[in-house]
Amino acid sequence: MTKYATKILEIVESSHSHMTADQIFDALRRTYPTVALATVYNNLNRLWQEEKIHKVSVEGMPDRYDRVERHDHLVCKKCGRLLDVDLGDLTAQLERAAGLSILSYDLKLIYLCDECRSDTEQKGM
Amino acid sequence: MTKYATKILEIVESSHSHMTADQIFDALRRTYPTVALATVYNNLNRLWQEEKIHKVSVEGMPDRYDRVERHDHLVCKKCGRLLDVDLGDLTAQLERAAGLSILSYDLKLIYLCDECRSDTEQKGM
DNA sequence: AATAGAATTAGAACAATTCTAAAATTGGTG
DNA sequence: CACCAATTTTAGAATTGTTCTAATTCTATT
Repeated sequence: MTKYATKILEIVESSHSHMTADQIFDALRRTYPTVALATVYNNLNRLWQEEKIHKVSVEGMPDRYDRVERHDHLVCKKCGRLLDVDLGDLTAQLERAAGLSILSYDLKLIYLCDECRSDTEQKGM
Repeated sequence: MTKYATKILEIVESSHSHMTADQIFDALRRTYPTVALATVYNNLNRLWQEEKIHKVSVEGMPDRYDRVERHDHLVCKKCGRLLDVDLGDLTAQLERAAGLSILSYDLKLIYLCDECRSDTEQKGM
């Protein structure tokens, strides 16, 4: 673990805000002002392969990074906002229902966040 | 619905293979050899907004398109291969567990496809 | 046939990410 | 410490997937 990898892991784990590579780059530059964006991508990929961080993908948006402890997500259908939610470990149930063994799963609950809901109501939709 | 939109919808619905925009472009060109890629993106976006097709996003891969009837997915952790699986409609359970109301959900079971599993075993992993 | 509105086109532009090759850093070993 | 090899970082170019733009074509209506 190099100093950059260490700090990047720290940033990803301490922020629960699902940052993009670019946001992590900005945050990292506050500590190491000369770091290159490629270093961020290198280390994010390495940490991801080593399963030290998670990647969250929502259609049409840049990948976001997340701590690795199991939990699920709420995704706003309108604005893509991402929030944590934890429904507990459903692996056993899912395996039973699917009739095969899985490594893990990725569960996103699609909803309308408060902000988007009030936008929608305003416009009488 | 224009002729392109109609044909694109037909391609997406008839193939259960989760095609990328590019693959849909190729397929469409077999019927309309002069069609432009932008037309494919325009129509895919339109159909998606009208909720006539689904978009499936896996980290690091181009978006893939899918029929809209509810079903879940198996995603191979190694190669990203996507297969359909249907665990039934879990909306009610998930809402109960999460304590809020949702529009829908996106469930991916992560596994190793047969091919990747035998690769893995060969290398003694 | 004239017109307006929508759809399509080609290609440029853009954003996110990966690649490349060179330079810097790190960790042993003699 | 001095050397070497391996790893990491760097800057910038390249690639990929997608969107944008403005001109053109198509369609439907008068």
